[in-house]
Amino acid sequence: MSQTVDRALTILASLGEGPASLEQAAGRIGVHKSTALRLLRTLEEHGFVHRQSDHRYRLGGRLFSLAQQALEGIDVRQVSAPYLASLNERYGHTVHLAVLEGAEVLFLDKVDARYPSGSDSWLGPASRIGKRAPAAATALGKVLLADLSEDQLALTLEDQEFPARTPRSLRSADELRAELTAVRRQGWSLDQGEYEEAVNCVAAPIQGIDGTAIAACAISAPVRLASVSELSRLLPELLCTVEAVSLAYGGSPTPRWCENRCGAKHAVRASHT
Amino acid sequence: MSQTVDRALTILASLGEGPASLEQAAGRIGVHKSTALRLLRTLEEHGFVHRQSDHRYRLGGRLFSLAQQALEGIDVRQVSAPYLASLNERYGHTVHLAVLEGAEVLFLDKVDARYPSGSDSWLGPASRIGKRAPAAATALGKVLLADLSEDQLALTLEDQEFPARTPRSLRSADELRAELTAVRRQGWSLDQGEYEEAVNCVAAPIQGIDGTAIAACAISAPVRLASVSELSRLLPELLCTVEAVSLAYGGSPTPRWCENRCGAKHAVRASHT
DNA sequence: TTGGCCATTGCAGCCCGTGCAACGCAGGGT
DNA sequence: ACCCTGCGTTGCACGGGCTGCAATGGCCAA
Repeated sequence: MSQTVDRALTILASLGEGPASLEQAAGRIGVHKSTALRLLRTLEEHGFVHRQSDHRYRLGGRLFSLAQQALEGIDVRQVSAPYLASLNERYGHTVHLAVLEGAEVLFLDKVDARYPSGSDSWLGPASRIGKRAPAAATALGKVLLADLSEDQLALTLEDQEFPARTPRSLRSADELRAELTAVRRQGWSLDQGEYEEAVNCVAAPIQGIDGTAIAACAISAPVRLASVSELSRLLPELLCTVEAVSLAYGGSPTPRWCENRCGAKHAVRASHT
Repeated sequence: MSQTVDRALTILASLGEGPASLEQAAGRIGVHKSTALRLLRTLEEHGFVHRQSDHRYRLGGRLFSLAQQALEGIDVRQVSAPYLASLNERYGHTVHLAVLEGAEVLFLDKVDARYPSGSDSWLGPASRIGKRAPAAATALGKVLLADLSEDQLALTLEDQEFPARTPRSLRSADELRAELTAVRRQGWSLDQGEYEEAVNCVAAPIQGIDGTAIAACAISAPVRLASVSELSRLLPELLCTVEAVSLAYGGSPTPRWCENRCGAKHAVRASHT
């Protein structure tokens, strides 16, 4: 929309791939050196890029502080942190917290698996805090999409691709809609190697004051360590956790009374719409 | 330098303080609504801001991923991580890794104290990853400033204030220079409640291939738990650590190097000095 | 239905961003 | 010592695109 800002942001993104000299930076986005210079200077004034002693530009500290500030501002993250840690503590699997952003999920928090991280148990690079992933391909995404109205969903899925990341990936909006219907009914979602072939996930929504899903929580594990049915066995715990977070977030600051009721909690949940 | 980009970045920074409607955002930076709209749209296209369902803007996921990407790209962070963890393991105090950026230190990594975090042992909010702090007021900063040439130092300190954060803060460039002389002689620096009144630190430089300080490592502890002399007792350990990191960092750039020489040729690790 | 509020759009004016070309400077080759 | 190449930086004239006003549209509440 705004050419100048567009270029500045492009140059900023390009620096994410590594430091660059003025000429390189200009080349990467296809503008004249002097143009790139002025953009970089402006970015530098604001601390978004930093000029190192060899005159090359790299991303600056302002980026870190802004990102950090933003993360701190997301209170669902604060609230849920201890619950995620507790889930991780009990079963050792990786736990994720994510929100929906357009047609992608954005990972807000992560507690790494507690088993020794051999190459087989590594969940891939796709789950670092701040990373994003196509919503339709993940348990987290599906549970968040399931909460959208039909209108919102249509808008969100507009122009979306359904690439075959793995053989089990959903390949069309229709497949996704069918899946979402099931997710709505049961209140949680499953990912059987649809995103990373060797990784299974279960996810459930965290609900805000008005009952809409504001975030989602997932347990992920390599198929080698937990089959889908084994993972499903953790469902009651997961549902308890998201319920506790939802309550804690929704107003009542009551900390983990979850454990009292967890035993009684089963997979049956009222469909929320 | 560039008005449009300047405004866009200002608006971005202002969103760091919390979500805002179009009108609020425009008001914060003093431009017309339509102008703010176009800037925000451009930022949104790039994912730096995100529009939530109530039409308000908040910082977007791109910010997180860029920041994360940049953090991963800083290899001194990777290299030193295990050493920092080990230091923390042995004495329980908070350990920091930081670099110099202008007249500020930028915290790259942090291992939190292992003692129960009562209000007395909390180091304050000033040390999160990505946060910055005035270099002259911290042990980390002093040890990094001490490595600059007189010219660089003069340039860096230009227009710098020396606010009295605490009664022991350095109040002028002259005081700082005197301190730096001592730091240079001894090879490490001390912060006796100059930044946070109740916190002491010791810091030492991590040196790159050419012997210049590329980062610094510090041990911090509340005065209640460790007096300056107690902290000084950890100096040998700290110096050992930074030496080990320096060697690990400077000696062999990447461990993969020997396994795959052809590929490594392309991995640009030019000595730009 | 009306009115108010806010996001959004169209548009004319002119500011300011753009790219060219020239300059300064450092490094390396002869 | 010289030149020469490569890169960052500066000055400048042109016109593209940014700006702010005003009008429109959509939503909510009274």
